[in-house]
Amino acid sequence: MSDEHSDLYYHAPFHEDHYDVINEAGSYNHNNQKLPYSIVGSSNHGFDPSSSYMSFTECLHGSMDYNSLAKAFGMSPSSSEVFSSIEGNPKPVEIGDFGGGANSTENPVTPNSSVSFSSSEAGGEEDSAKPKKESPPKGTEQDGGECSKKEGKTKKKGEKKQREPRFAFMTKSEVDHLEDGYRWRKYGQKAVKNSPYPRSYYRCTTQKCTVKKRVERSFQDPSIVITTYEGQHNHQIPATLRGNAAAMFSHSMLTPNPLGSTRATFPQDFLAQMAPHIGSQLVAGPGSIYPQNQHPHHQYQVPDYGLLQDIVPSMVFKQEP
DNA sequence: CGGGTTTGACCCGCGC
DNA sequence: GCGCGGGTCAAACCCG
Repeated sequence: MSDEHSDLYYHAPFHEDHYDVINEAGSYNHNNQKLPYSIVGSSNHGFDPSSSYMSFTECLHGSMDYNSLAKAFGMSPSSSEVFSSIEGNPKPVEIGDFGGGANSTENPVTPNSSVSFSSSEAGGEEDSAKPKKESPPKGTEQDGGECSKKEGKTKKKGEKKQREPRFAFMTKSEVDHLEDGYRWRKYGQKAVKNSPYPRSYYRCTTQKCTVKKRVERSFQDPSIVITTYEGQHNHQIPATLRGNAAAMFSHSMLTPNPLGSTRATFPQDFLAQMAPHIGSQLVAGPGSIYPQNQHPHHQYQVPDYGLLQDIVPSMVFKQEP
């Protein structure tokens, strides 16, 4: 299974302050039960769904080449409204800005919003462009870090904390905190500017695992929840959640990366790892009784390639024999 | 009682 | 320098 998608690499020198954002429709938990939420999204760039939508499954199975992929993504060279605005923004959109101000023009993240991918790769070091800050010295995080915060001001100056890769996706959900198979501990909540909905901060409870995630609701479309994962789990899903496809998939995603730990992964891969229940859906075979684009709750919609290009202009899709 | 949540304080980078 | 906003900490609190 780990090879299920190995034939398709998504190699992209991510732009530092970007995240991977995936919109989809339909989400099921490990038991194939419909969850109270679904990843939503469809392109608003005008391509015909009936002919252009392609399931991630297909992509992952590598049964397509670059062109088909481009087609699937609804290749639109200049369709960059969403993200271009983000990039141009003096204040690069924080994930939290999705569905909001940035795109301004009322382009609420409704089922008609375009799927967007964006990500930030750690290697690049911190985003210099964005006003993000990485918790510096607070130490705690990395194992080893211990300095207790307050006095811990002793941060190593030059040492900039490396930014973990981030990945965000929007889901239509009634609940803010989606069940993704991992155990999270909430460590903070903050009000989001220009939004009546707060942003919650969670940390993986597994020791040594520094994965974090932020959850917030789009203020333009309250039914949309934006989840941002940061970092990658260095462990498997908690035992209680094992024994299911999601766990298996997750495991496969955790196998050593032959290309190095810094290899950019296909957003779906990341998603699969970050949110197994979703990821498993992305790689599940086309066994649904419903056509890919007709399943009432299981509709995959591919991101607009044009947006992708804006985000990761040099991304490369590599297919192996 | 252990583990998770709440919440105000604190820290820090950035823009003005 | 100051205020703003995002991110984190940790004491207090809650709950099974």
